[in-house]
Parts: sequence; C-alpha cells; structure tokens
Amino acid sequence: MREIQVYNTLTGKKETFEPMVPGKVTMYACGPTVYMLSHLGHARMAIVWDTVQRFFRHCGYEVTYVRNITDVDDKIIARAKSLGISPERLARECTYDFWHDMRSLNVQFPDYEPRATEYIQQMISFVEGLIAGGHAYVAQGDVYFDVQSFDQYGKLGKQNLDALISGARDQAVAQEALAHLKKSPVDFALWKSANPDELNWPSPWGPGRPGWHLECSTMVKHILGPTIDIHAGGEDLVFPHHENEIAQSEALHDQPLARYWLHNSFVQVSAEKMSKSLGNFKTIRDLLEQYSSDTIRLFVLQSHYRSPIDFTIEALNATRSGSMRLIKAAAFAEQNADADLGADLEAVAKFEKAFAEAMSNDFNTAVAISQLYQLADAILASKSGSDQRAMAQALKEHAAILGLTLQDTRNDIDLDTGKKLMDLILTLRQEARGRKDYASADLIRKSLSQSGINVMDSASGASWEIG
RNA sequence: GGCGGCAUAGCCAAGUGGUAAGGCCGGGGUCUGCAAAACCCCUACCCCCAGUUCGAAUCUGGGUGCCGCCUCCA
Repeated sequence: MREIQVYNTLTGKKETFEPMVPGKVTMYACGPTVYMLSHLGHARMAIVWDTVQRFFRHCGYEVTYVRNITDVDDKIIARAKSLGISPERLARECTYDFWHDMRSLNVQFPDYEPRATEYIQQMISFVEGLIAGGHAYVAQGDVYFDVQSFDQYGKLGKQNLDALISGARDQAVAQEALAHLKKSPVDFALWKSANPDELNWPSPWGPGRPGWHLECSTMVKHILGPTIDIHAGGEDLVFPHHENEIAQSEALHDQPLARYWLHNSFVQVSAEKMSKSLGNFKTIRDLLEQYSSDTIRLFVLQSHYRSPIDFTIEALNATRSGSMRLIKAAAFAEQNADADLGADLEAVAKFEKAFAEAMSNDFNTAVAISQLYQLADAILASKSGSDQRAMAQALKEHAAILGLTLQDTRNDIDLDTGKKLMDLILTLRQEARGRKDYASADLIRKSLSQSGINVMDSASGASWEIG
C-alpha cells in the first residue's frame, strides 16, 4: 500500500502514516456548529477532509470517516432566541442547509454524522468517569475538568500551563461569573447547569447541557473507539478545543485519543480571517449561485490545506476560467467510444505516478491539480482518438479523487436563455415572412414542431408553447 | 505577554540543499469572411542583511512586514 506522509500537529512534523490496523483508517473531523448558513471557510474544511478521505479510499484503505454536527451550543441558543424559535428547530433547519451545501459541493456524506444531542447519555457517563477518576469536579450544578490533573495538558497547542494560568488572569473578565466556581481559570466546563426554562437535559448534577469539547470526545469513543488514526479540523480548533478533547479522553482512557492530528488553515478576506463573528464571509449558498462546485473545489484545493487562502472574486474567476480546459479535455472520455483503449499507457502511467506522489506528500492538491492541467494539455494536443480517450478517462478518474466532476455544461441552456433563443428564432422567422420567404418560415415552424414546440401566428404576432 | 505560522512573477500558487510546477491576466503568432474557440511561443535570480555549503527560494542568526491561536469560531 502506498506510503502517505502527513503533517502531524502533535509532533510538528511530517510523518509516514501508519494506521493502527493495517489497511484501515479511522478518521474524525470536527464539523460545524449549526446556527446559520455555512460560509466558504466551512466549505474549505469540508472539502479538504472530504478529499483526504477520498484519497485514502483511492489508495485502497478501508476508511471509516466521521464528521459530527454540533447542534447544542450557546450560539445556537442565542440566535434561536433572537429569531423567536426553539434551538432544536434552528439547529435542524441549519443542518438541512448544511447538508444541501455539502451535496452541492460534491462533498461525500461521512460514514457517520453524529449530532451532539444524540449522545447526551454517553456524555453524562463520560463525565461520571472523569469525576470518578479525579479529573473533574462538580460546582453548583456545573462540572469542570480539572486541568491540573492532566499533566500533558498543552501538548497539542504547545501551551505552557503556568503561562496559560497567568495569561488567563488578564482575560478573566469575560469569565468573571465563573471564577468562584472554577478551581483554576483554565479549567473548562464539561457540563453547564441550565434553568428549567432553558434547553436542558436531566443529569446527576441537575438539569443542564454539555460543554462543547465533550461531544467530540464522547462520539469518537462510542463510534470509533478510545484511539483513532486521524483527528482533523480547522486550525482554530487546535487550542483549546482539541487540547481539551485530548485532556478529557486521555484522562479517561489513559491512551492517545488520536495518532495523527491534522489541521486545515483558513480562508481569509483582505488578510483577515473569514468568520461568522467578523461578518466578512461569503456563504456557500451565495457562491454556488455563480460558481460550480468544480470551481469552488479547485479554488480551495489549488492551495495547500495548511496555507491560508485569501479570498477574492478575481481569484475565483481566474479559477473558473482555468477549469474550462480541464472540462474540455475530460469530454474526450466520452468521445471516440469505438477507439481502442490503452494505446498511450506511458503518458497515463506517468501522470498517475506524479498525481499519487503529490497527494501522498501531505495531500499536496496544488501539485496534483497542476498534473491534471498537464494531462489536459496532452489530451488536447493529441491526434489519436484512442489516446485521448484513455487519457481523458484517467483525467476524470483522478479529478474525482479531488471531488471534481468535470461535467461539461457548456451546452446546457437554462430557461432564461431558452426563452431568449425562442425570441430570436421567431424574430428571424418573422423577417423571412416579411420577405415572403415562406419556405424558410415553414421550415422553422416544422422543425420546432418536431421538437415539441408549437408556433402559433396571430394578428398580434407569433407565440409559442411546449406541448 | 505566551505559542505557532507566513513573505516566490501584474494576480493566485507549488517548491523542504543542486540553478524556479501549474492556473489567471497580458504580449506575439497559427487558424479565420467577421468574431470566438483552439493550438504554439514569450513573461521571476524567490522581503532585507549576514552566515553555513562546491552549491540555498530551500539550512542558521538577525531585521522588516503580515497573519492565526491563547475568548465563540472550520
């Protein structure tokens, strides 16, 4: 099986990927908190890890890919309140929107897509285990993780506990209300108490809801086991989210939560992070109105996943222009159907090797895409139909690893354009009639009729209908 | 303040010690009734300074600029 190099945030190095069980990969990616439409940054997360799991499968691994949905959270509750609807309903609506966006972006559905609210009981058990082990404590209906009880705290985010504690004092203002409950300012909530009129679940510590970090630890444990191969997510999750997951899970299980921690970089706007809180985002929905999923995926994947992308419309347009050559070249896969295949195996083999090497080098999709373009050039330059077809099939096959459809939509006509074309045809016919060129006028009507379009002349001009 | 990252052509973007992939735009050409498309060709000494080395965009030190995390965030 092909050797794949991955950059592990935990060690800060590129390492050879070795799964726990040969030939199998367990992978968990932190998904969205559903409280509003997803933006391009979320699309990047989804596209990158979708591509990674596709590549593992392409290499022959048996992949179990899990991506969660956070459907209970302070932000959901706050926005639902401002909209005057229940948090459950808001979360559900946004989940449907998210699914719609994912499908539109040709992101494959994960093997499991657990929602936090489906795992409340397991989370409670998880917390009970931590309390029993001396890693968590109860304070007035809340439960906090005792960070000092986990001596490896900070290993992922490269944080020093003393520095965190002294740093936390400076920013304790926002958490002042909790200061008297927490033993240490760096302790984080496993369970938050809630008033009966708020969203809550019963627990041994009274009604409440889970802390954010807990759900991932719990769902990883129950779906994939105490240790998984790959845990992925956006780089903003390194600290504290993933750090806290490690603390919880490893304190409970006394074994590594994940062997490899992979993090994708951000989409920025004017050199600033695109984020919901800054409001400088483009929703996936908006972008899909003007750009195909291929264009958006190419745009995202032409940068390495660990490099930031500065979003501009110009750059997106440039990607769209470029993608046309790939699409044209790929169209040869359906042409020359009667030609023999495999005539130009050398070019295909060379391409496949270069593509696989790029992808195996920490998922270097930028280089992989450059290989697609080079193959497209070879296809378009080739004079041999069988070669073209063989190369085009390889092109489509490998583009699919990146989630690119390369569907040729150049001749697709939308409704509006269709109506304009009918106007044009009827105008031309009217001109023919004006010249008393009834042969042409009748030819037009007859041809349209054969296509199921009836043209009706009247004193006020011609009209048409399908039927 | 602590931790981490980035700086490559007009723009986007690979590159992890041997003299710069790819895409967009632009220029020139072939083709063409016109136009478009297509195809061919052209366009960088890699932020600055010092060092290591036979050799550095790539390693080391310093500087400058920018970004992220440390609080919700993909």
